[in-house]
Amino acid sequence: MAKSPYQAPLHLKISQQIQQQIVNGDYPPGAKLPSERELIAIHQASRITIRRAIANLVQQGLVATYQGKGAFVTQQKKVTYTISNPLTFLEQDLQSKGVELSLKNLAFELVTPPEKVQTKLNLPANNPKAYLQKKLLLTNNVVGGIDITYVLSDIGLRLAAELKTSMTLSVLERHGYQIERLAAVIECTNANLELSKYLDVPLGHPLLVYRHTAYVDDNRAILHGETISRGDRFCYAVEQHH
Amino acid sequence: MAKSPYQAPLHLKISQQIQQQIVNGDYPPGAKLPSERELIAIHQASRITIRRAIANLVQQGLVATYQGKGAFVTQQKKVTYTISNPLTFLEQDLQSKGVELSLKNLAFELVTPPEKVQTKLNLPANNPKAYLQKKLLLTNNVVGGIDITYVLSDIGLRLAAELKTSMTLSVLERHGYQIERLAAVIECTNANLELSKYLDVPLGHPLLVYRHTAYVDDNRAILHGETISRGDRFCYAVEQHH
DNA sequence: TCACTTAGCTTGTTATAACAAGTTTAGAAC
DNA sequence: GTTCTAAACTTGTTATAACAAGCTAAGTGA
Repeated sequence: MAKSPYQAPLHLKISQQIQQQIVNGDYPPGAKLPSERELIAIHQASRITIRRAIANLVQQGLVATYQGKGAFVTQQKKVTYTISNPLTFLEQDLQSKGVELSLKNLAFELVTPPEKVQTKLNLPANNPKAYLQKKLLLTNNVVGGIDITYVLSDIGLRLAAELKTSMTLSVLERHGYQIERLAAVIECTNANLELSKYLDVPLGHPLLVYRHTAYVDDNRAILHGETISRGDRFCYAVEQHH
Repeated sequence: MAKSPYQAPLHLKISQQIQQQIVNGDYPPGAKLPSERELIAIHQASRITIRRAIANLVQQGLVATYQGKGAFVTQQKKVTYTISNPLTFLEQDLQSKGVELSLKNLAFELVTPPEKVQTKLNLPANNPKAYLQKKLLLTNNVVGGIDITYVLSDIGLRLAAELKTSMTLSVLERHGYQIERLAAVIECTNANLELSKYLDVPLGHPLLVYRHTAYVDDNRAILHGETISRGDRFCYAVEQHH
């Protein structure tokens, strides 16, 4: 018996058709897509199928939906954070690009960090405490990321006030902590519930994680943290030489 | 009138409950979750709600589903690509970590590249041709990424055979093209239909993009390409110094 | 024993239906 | 005109239902 040919699911066909219209410019960035009701009429499909088609586009980052308002084509414009040698700080880097960076302190407290962080910071086993700070990063007054950093407790205590309003590394440098080396890993995750609330993105939204450890002169780690930013709004630039 | 308290949707409650069980180790990495039918019985919810709950977990990368088989807890283990100065190549870097890298050529043809690539490669306006190559990257015989590169046509023509079996930059170096500078941007996207098929991931899966341009001695660009890898399997390491 | 078929599991797709919860707008009341 | 209200839109949640498609294992027949 002849095998029936592969049939792409209807929701996929529809989402591809809409995607083509977006690419063609029928729906330019910022434009509103037809409402579900209209799409049902246009494509002669049930609501569940239309919703799935739109969900496909949302997952690809092409469209964002707002309850009560509609579905809108997203505009892609990413802020680049240049990872340079020698090291420059996020603030200066963004300022030179005309991006205004501001911070909002969410939490600042003395905690017992997770084991991995204890190891990286080489904390004493009998009293492994460090300051945990969470702050929102706003670029041009829009939430773009969150910074979660553990700092050695004596430093955190001394610089508490300033840490709440400035980027951590800059504050340390200003107070004489010469950062010799910054080891980092860039990876990609998906927003969990907590992050999706902070960053105002749907669950599962792609995020860029810049997980870094800062070392001073004698190879001593003084902080370890993660800068988690919206994958649709940020990227990192690097240069390699021979 | 008192506003009724916020009620999280049922699908969210259920997915969080399952997530907690995963974190607790009730379902270790690789384990199979209860089937939809069982989850319906457990949580007393309709199938559409259970499916949405599982979809939440899939979007967060915690779970993967397979038709006819079930839903399984994913295991996270990422291969790190170290971005180093001076430049080393992917092959050597991975080899030193005990990861076996192999390639599968998908396409190799002379094309007219998109305008952005034309500009980067400084192609002549009257005949803007370049070789487009697509190859799958397999780490330990598992598909991990895809490399899409445009090379200047004379180079592509001359090194065609070798380009199909080795990483592009290594081949160029072996044939005397000294890469002076490699400018790259790391960003995060979501799998579109084409990529989801190649990389065997669901639509919208997070991907890491390493978009790079290679320059030789006199600041002449000789290739521009993207290495797109599965965000759940790869990350990039960078170091910054003072 | 071995190969094949089939029944019964799994997830995937799609329809219909109803209500909840935000947003906008038109209209009524002042 | 201004303000409030309600209707009419929008997307979000959830239930029930049926069939498609992929996988597994039990069982049948040789």
